[in-house]
Amino acid sequence: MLKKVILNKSITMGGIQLVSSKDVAARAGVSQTTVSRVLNTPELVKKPTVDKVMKAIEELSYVPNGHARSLVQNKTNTIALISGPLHNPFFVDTTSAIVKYANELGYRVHVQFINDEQITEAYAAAIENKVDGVILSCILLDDPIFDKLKRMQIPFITYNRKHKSDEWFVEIDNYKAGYLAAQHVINLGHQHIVWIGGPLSVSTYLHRYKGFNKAIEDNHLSLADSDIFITDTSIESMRDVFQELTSREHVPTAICAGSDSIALDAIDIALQNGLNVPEDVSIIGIDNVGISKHQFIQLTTVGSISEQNLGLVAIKRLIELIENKENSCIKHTESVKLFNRKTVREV
Amino acid sequence: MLKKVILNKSITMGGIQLVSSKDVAARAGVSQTTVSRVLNTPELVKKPTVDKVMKAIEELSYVPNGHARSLVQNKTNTIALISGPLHNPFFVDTTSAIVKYANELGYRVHVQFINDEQITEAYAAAIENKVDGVILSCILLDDPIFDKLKRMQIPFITYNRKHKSDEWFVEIDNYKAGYLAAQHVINLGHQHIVWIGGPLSVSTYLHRYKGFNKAIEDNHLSLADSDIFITDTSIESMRDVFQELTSREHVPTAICAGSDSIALDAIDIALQNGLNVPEDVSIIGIDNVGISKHQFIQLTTVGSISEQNLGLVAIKRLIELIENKENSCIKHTESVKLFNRKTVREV
DNA sequence: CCGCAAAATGGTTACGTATTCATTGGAGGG
DNA sequence: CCCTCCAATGAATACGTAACCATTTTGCGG
Repeated sequence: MLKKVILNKSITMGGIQLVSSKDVAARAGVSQTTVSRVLNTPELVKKPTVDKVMKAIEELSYVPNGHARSLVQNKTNTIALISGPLHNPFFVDTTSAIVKYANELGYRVHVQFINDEQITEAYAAAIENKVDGVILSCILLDDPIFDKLKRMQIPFITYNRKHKSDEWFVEIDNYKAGYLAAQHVINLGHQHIVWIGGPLSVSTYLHRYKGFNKAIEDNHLSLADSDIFITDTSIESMRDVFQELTSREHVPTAICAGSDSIALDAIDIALQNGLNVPEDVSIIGIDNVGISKHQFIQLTTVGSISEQNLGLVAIKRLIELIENKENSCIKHTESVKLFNRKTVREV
Repeated sequence: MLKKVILNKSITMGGIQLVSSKDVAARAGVSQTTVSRVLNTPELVKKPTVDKVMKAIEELSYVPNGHARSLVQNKTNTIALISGPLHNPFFVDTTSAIVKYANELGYRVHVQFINDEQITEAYAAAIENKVDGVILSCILLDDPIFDKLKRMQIPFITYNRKHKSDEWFVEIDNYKAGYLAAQHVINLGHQHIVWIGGPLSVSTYLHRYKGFNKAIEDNHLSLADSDIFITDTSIESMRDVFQELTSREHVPTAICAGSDSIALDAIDIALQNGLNVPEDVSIIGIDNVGISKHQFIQLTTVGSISEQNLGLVAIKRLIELIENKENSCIKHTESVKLFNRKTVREV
């Protein structure tokens, strides 16, 4: 039987300083258990002992190892955020709010910015580290990930989009948003209106489009198939759309965009093509993202009445779930209204 | 001596399914060691065994526990990103690039968006989880954090800003940027120029301001103390600045902003105050953030010649450090040039 | 001054993985 | 047919922490 050799870990090994609670314990002349107590339940430790330990911690510049803690507690204080790309200003607003709020409550957030195709890998990467919860936007109506998440028993919530099962989501009233957007441009006299939206496999775009369509119907306007553009929301597709539009004899007078991001891209390309907004073409978005208020932009749009950030709403609910302050299924839909600014005008 | 009781962990405990490599091993009829080998060095395992194990993994929907792995390997595949707030478009660009690149190389990124005051807590939260590296922007010229990071032996890099020690940074040539910005407005005939920048305890603002000052001197222009605004970069301060400016008898004809973010805020407030840009006042920024190109904005600014994203440059270098492909101290300064757009005009 | 409860502290183990070392089995050469 | 060597697998351990249970110390009433 070999004799066990005890290494003094406070000695630099391989250039990397490893200090564990055992080292602190040795230095302070107490047990590792006591060190742990000093950090977690100091009220159970006599003051002189606390001081000794704190001194040792200071001297060794000890930092507890979160991984070890996560392992034993099966609690990571980490949330995975799977967001859409930041070139979409909607996700700028939500990411900012989510990370800030979670951090304030002591959660680390590890983020991924993905496109729809990458969701499976993203999800795999996310749960490998046994996070306490997952907050995600990029989910399709008919996404197998949803059931996997449910089976995993990890608290999760989708924001902005939802799954066809109609569970665990935070959204705005997308149908009404689409309706209001269309109704607004119709009220201002537009007759030839174009829809530019994202894939209908996404709840957000689908319901907004349906609402848009209903408003067109209710007002007895006609809508040609060629006036519906279902794009992948990339800036290149937007360029293609405008190439198509500007080559027509009658350019439409108004564009309803499926989101503010699409609207902003459309404006950018319109201006590049020499079309002024709103003089030559009116453009309305949906989401009321932060930057839409900028004086340079003044985007007319539809958004949540409360002007609450959807990401913030979602992260609050998620953390309630994690901390068991809430356990019923979350189904949150914000009412919407028009934000009348400068990118739509009367004809 | 008590007999050890073996729990079958594949049974649901407390509503949460815990599956470990031991469970997989039991199910496949092999040892835990073999399961580990199948996942990490499958070439050392006979094919039939690999198949058995993979089948068990599938059936139990086993996911390896990253925390346990990190603990034993002392490698986390995680990077901490301490960024400035996302309402600053510069950090939108960098965060996006950093997270995307790191994810592609298999690193998780946990992010924090902070203001300068919060750096100490942010740093503590970051290293508690023994990350492989830290990438941070919000560092002051004279920040004690810097030495702590060095002592910690964790690879790290600062982007945008640097520490007074002139080590481990990625930046643009801020001095020249300030100079070019000033020179440009001077070339267009402006005589009364105002500087609006952030705190001089930040390398970026300090050097940009110095460059600006030098250009003023070189052109024999005068500069009153009241024409220098050193703000905390908040939108409220910007409002105060404009309150001051518009109350003057002679409103300056040009504003050199310490960053694009400041410039964009300035434009916003200027327009709110009924000042048109550039008709009533010219405004130039520094950074050349992505959104500055937007047709609605067309911000005149100074930025990196290569137009490479600073965050991307930084994360690439950081990962080289982590993977030992690089070990000399990183000191990266990008050359700059003027991006002449629409927010500055001749007088 | 004793005894006993409560406070304070310590010893041991589990968490889930990768690694190190030990063991088994089979192929191939003499 | 035996010995050697290598491929394949397994057993035991370490990583750093919190939790559980055990032990020691303190305080206090009688």
